Amino acid sequence: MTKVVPLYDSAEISGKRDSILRAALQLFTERGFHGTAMPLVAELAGVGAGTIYRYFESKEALVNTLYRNWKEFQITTILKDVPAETPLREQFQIYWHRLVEFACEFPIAFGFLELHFHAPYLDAESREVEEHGHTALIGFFQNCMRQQIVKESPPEMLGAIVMGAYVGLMKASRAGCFELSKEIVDKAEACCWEAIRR
Amino acid sequence: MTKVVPLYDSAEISGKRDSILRAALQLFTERGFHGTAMPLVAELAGVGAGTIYRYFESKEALVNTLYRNWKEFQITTILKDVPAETPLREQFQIYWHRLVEFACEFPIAFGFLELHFHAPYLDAESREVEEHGHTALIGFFQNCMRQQIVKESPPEMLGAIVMGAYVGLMKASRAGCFELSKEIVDKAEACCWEAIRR
DNA sequence: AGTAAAAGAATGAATGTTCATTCCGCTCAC
DNA sequence: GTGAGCGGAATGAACATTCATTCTTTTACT
Repeated sequence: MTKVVPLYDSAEISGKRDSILRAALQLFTERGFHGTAMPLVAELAGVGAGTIYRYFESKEALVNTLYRNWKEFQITTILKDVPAETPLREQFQIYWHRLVEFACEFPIAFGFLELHFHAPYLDAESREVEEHGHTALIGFFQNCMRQQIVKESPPEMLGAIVMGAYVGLMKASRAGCFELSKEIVDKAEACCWEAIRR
Repeated sequence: MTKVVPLYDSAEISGKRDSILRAALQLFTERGFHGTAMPLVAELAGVGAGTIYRYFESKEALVNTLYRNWKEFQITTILKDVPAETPLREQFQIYWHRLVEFACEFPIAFGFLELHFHAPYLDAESREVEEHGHTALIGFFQNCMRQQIVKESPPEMLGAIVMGAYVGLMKASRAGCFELSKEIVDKAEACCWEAIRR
């Protein structure tokens, strides 16, 4: 009466679900949600069109799964392992470099998250994840305010400026305007801090 | 043999073309290019579906016309009437306030230009207009560099940071994060200048 | 262990819908 | 009366999704 260990679990080993997610990430980023046909996703994933619907209820469910997965991954990647007692100026540096690293290591995911930010087909759960990231961001700048090391402004404004600059920088470098060398990244970090510091 | 003055020129007086452009601007901004059905544009414009094709060759032609018109208008609005001899610090202030004014006065057009920036269905002529704006931006920061009043960095990087911060700020305020009071706008301008000044 | 039956996964042609675009009859300014 | 301008039903293509079928893996039984 030996326990039967399944030799084949399609969801984990064959990787069809992952293929679909990978293909969808690329196509949604390149062509947008409405601009991407499901059979095209299937083709790029190397599966039948019907197979997608074994793993995802609908096109919307697919884009939401993708959004949640990557947004959650991004947030935890950025925030992990920074002790609360780290000086805030140093925290800013750490977060900045992690943001840049994320965009460089996962450029398509970065583009995807950017393109689908606040899209009307994102569901309540996706918005909640989005909200969570925003709360963390604002919290950080509130801490900075409390220590009086940044300008006296709404933390939302400081966050918008810094994150806007970050996104602008990543997009420009991806468009080929300049090389994202370590020097440039550090310089940009300094710019952003000087933008908000008291 | 009196010159016949047309009493009725549909393109100029009846305003159907303008209605279509207005409706398309709103819908493309809210729902994206592929997410917007032409009959819906017709309905919102208050014209028959076929009428759109009397004024625009195709959906793509419509979105490109819209993009070009607004981008050109934005660029000339921002750049007009600033004498070359104006101190660059002052020019920066002027351009900043005009950018903000544009986004406040034409929020939907601002969202449209943002959403369709670099979209794959923009044609060569639209890209040229885009390029023209970019050139002007980079030129300004090159001037700043020459006068050594900004950090020694690629002008593209400085431009990306400032424009990114601008877009981030406008989006955040539109999302309801804070009120875009004169005080906030001025403060943000100061932040951006301090980000790049030497 | 070997084999036949059952279960589960995958498929892609078929379905019904929605879309961009066309076309034809109607209206009205002249 | 007539022709330019218009509307909106008609058209064919493209889409998201379904489902009958095939193929693969697991189970049951000898």
